[in-house]
Amino acid sequence: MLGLRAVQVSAHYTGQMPVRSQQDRLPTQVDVARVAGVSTQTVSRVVSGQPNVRPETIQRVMAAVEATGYRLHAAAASLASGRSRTLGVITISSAQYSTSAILLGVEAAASEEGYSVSTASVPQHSAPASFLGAFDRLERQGAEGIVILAPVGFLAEALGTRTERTPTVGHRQSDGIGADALVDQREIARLATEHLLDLGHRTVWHVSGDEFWQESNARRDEWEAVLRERGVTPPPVIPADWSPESGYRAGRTIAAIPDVTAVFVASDEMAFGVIRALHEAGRTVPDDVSVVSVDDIALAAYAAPALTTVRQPFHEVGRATATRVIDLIEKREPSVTPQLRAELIVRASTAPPPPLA
Amino acid sequence: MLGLRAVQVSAHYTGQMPVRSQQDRLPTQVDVARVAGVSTQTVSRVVSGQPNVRPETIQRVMAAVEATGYRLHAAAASLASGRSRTLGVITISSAQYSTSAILLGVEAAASEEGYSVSTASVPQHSAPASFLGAFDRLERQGAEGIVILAPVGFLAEALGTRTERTPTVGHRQSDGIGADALVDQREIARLATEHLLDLGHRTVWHVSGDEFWQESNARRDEWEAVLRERGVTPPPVIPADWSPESGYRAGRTIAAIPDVTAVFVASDEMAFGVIRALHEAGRTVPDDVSVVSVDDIALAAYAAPALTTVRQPFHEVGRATATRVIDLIEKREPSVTPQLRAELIVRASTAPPPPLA
DNA sequence: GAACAAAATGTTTGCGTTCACATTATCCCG
DNA sequence: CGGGATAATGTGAACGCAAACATTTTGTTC
Repeated sequence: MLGLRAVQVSAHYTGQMPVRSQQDRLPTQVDVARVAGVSTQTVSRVVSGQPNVRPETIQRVMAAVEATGYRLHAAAASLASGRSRTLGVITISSAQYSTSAILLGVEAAASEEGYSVSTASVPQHSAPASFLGAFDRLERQGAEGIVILAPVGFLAEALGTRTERTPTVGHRQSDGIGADALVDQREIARLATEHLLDLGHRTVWHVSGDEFWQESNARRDEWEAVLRERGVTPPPVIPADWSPESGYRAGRTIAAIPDVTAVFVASDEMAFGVIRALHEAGRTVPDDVSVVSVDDIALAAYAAPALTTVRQPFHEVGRATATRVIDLIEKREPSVTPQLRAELIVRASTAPPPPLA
Repeated sequence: MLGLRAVQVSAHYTGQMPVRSQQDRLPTQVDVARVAGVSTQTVSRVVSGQPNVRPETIQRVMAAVEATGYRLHAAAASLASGRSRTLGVITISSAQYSTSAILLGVEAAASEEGYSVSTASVPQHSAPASFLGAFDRLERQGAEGIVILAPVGFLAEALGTRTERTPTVGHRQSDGIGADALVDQREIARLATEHLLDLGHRTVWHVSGDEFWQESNARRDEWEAVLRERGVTPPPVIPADWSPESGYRAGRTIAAIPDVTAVFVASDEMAFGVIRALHEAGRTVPDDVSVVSVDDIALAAYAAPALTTVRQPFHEVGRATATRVIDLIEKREPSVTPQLRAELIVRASTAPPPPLA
């Protein structure tokens, strides 16, 4: 849906908007101050919600604000105060459900805290230099903190000392800081793998996500660990890159292997591809092969068959991430976020293995 | 995929970064000027790429920039010049493929033109007031132009005179301006409906998108028009709201009607729901019922059956939209965008009607 | 109601940059 | 090689606001 037509939204309308002075200059605090009969400083106090202003004065100033149509000039405020209350977000330029959902969460939390967000996207699989470019752009643009929604492992070094100046939050697995705030990737893999094993499958194959993402490795490692715990030697990983296409290719690979009965696919999007490939090869899901994936995207419940998947609370992840950067910016104690838990949603893509296997 | 752990990216690293002065003040043009032995104005000229500076001077200044680690302070520049080179984007807070894809296009075009983008999202089905809030926030934040990725029809009035001050581009159907730039929604509906009719279906049912979106109405109108052209009375519209869930509900409604053989669903996401409901009711797609939808999202090809759909070039739509706002901002002649065309992608969800119908 | 504290308001200054204009260096032509 | 044009650079001032500090008003206490 959603097909745009570029069109200027109704420019002809002259209702009861504040009458601005002849010249096209926007009203400033000086104008408001004059109208309200106070000093600009008082206006500043009122509009920025500072204490110690008489209620009556507040009213008078607000009225003057209305009358003049005044709006705070963020750039000027930023220059004067040294604070921009802006968050930067770096994303990969590919329309993935997870990224957009997290971004929405970031925005929600940011705006609740009075921050605005600027985004910059870099092409997938860019060199670190691209990220640095985006980082610099956002920093120049005044971002006080930066959220990186991209594989960040290989960036840490390149980012170097920049992160001292501007608090930056990514999504690495290692390092202790804030690790309690977000989703445990290993648990995701454990939930998925154990579900399959508990169903009676002898082993579980794995289609991994893009190798540059820390998540991919974490999930692979844990999948492997769970298998070993149960005394089974992990089969080789089938590498993919998060895209449905790569899932499809992985699915073909799997279809070529006769005795596969269970697959842990690292994302729902890839699972669609895997299942398609399996079907084309005459293997039905879940009768012949069970598939469990990760994310619980909006379409997961409407796949055929409906996907059994490990749900990640993306919106909350976004919120928590934003909150964390803001904590860092304002040097306050990290707010304790309740541990965000992944949750196994059992639907129709998993079942006990076929009897003959 | 993508599960974040909030973690400060490597803060310990003291490589060959420029040594900053004792105090933690960021270097300014004054610092650069001192090092380069020129005036701050010259520094300004160099960093903003103005002409009439000797090549040798440029080099000297650039070297000083490197040495000091100077970065342009966008807020200060914005204050002094009255230009922010920032675009604002208002989106609906729901992770739809189309919106994210368009957003990516907006970002790409914006950054090519040297603009940065700030986003603000409002809850779905918000009152106009929410949009105004977002609009004001972005304007205050310095946005010189605004892109609205949301149903804008009912906003035009509320927006009122604001759009004079800040060029705003939405996606209305009506109004002539820029209408040639983007995707013709009626053509989408025509492509879809005629495809079904040409396959031999006697009539085509329609599951519409959210009623607040202009696209929904445009597609409905054209679907109706095409049917009438062919001399068939349009059946009642099955209303939905873009979500897979609403598609599912619509699908159940349809399944309850015996003689339906063809459905034009206003988005791929809804089509997933429709098909699922149909299957549950024992109707197979495309043998019993053909389904054609709109968008060609990444997963469309991996649905079961693969979706026949009308593809919209979202990325290009985003680019064109951004370019249009920038044209407006810079008061230059609208760049001629090649008409963006929707394209029917025939896959497996459509077929001739069953013989007995 | 004097004396003091606290609240409310005002004044000055500077944030980092660009603009408009003034000045100086350089080039070109006769 | 002088002189007029143009290129290259420099010099205030101003952008709109908030920080720091100064001042006035209000409230409170005995």
